[in-house]
Amino acid sequence: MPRKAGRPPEQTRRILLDAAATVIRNRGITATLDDIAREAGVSKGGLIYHFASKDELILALATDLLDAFRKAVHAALSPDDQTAGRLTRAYIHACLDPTDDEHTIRESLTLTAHLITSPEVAALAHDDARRWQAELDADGLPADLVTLVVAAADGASYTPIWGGSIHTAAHQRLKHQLIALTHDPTAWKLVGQHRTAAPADSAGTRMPGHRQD
Amino acid sequence: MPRKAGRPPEQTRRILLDAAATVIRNRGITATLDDIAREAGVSKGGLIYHFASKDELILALATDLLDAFRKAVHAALSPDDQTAGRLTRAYIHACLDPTDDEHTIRESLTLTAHLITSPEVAALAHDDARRWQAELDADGLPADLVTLVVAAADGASYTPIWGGSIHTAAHQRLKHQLIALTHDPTAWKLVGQHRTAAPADSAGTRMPGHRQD
DNA sequence: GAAACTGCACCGACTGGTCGGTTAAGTTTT
DNA sequence: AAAACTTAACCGACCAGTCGGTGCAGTTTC
Repeated sequence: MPRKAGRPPEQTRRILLDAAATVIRNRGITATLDDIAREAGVSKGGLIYHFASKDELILALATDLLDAFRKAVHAALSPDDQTAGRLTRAYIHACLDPTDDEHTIRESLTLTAHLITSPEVAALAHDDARRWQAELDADGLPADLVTLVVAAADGASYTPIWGGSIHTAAHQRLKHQLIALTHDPTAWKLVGQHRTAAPADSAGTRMPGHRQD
Repeated sequence: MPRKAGRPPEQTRRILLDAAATVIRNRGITATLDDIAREAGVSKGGLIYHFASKDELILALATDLLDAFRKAVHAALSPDDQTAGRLTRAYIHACLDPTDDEHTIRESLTLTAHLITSPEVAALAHDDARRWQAELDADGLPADLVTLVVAAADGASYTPIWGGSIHTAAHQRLKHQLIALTHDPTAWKLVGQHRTAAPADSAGTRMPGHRQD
């Protein structure tokens, strides 16, 4: 039964995590505990009270990031879409939907990049990736299609690192095209698979009930 | 009229850059100049003689990395392929071909990720990305196709970060499928584009003369 | 040809400052 | 009162960059 002094500890931890994210995305992983504490409006001692070490803070931050993305995907799940590939579509949206905070993607990417240094964090990321793999595999789409679509969504979401933006018309078109692919896998003629040829105009067959696109 | 004593400086710089890449991919961007110098078999003073500061070393390293990738792509250019999309295909190969050193991709990615911290390096990366954009745009393929294919190649090449591997059968299949797409853009029914429908069996129309796939 | 000289490449001890983490002394809430 | 929380001062380790110096290759002068 935790007592409270001033602010509830959960809230302080949240503030500290957000501050850490902000500072690290600006100053890199070499950002000081002092910097982070200052950004959070807390003393370094206070920070250490909540996160015993910098490593622990980083680990918590990584967990938080992975969690946030998972939540974003689930928030993007369209309730009235029950067809195969609905999770994949949500994944695409989470990767490529323009957010209100236009820096969010770039920030979390820079962060993620730095986080990989630590073995524990890397292990965390690997576990998370395996979980996505399993979940997306069970989404009812051809495996090779999922590989392509997810790779494209991932790759596109990284573009802010290279100075690009997700808000581009080109990227939004890419998003719609990827989603269209998940709705009609036959639009993509899989190489090296033995299938009867699909009618040429099947691309026009869009599924109803999915998000605004 | 430069005199020579000891080793030619170019060679030492090369050794130092390689050592820096090795150490940084293992210990992260926080790797010590001492660490790097030791790895190179050179004293710290010697290192500083060639690279005035750590930042300068990192910048040189980034330039080197970008250069190496560009060279890899040009090395992957098939000489007897003059059809549209040949640069894009080379790009795909550079991203997804298994190399002899199976760690190379993961290493350079970790490195790249760290490098983004520095503004100068970021500017370098952005310029490089713009250059790729321009070159790939002039490759004779539909713009949206290039966006998709390059995003997928990029995204797939990042998988080692998430604990995956490029050597997977799935990824090699993806590679072949991406290349097939560049050979026959009509295999991919572009969404939101007004085109006359292509014959359904056009997927079978493969161009001759391209690499073993 | 050999002594004197020049300058490049490199060395490693040292330093000034930085940063992760500790501690003792509070303050606030229950 | 006592747990929960916060703080400022402090410590010790570490590290980027400095600096005086060494050795060697080639040049000049005699």
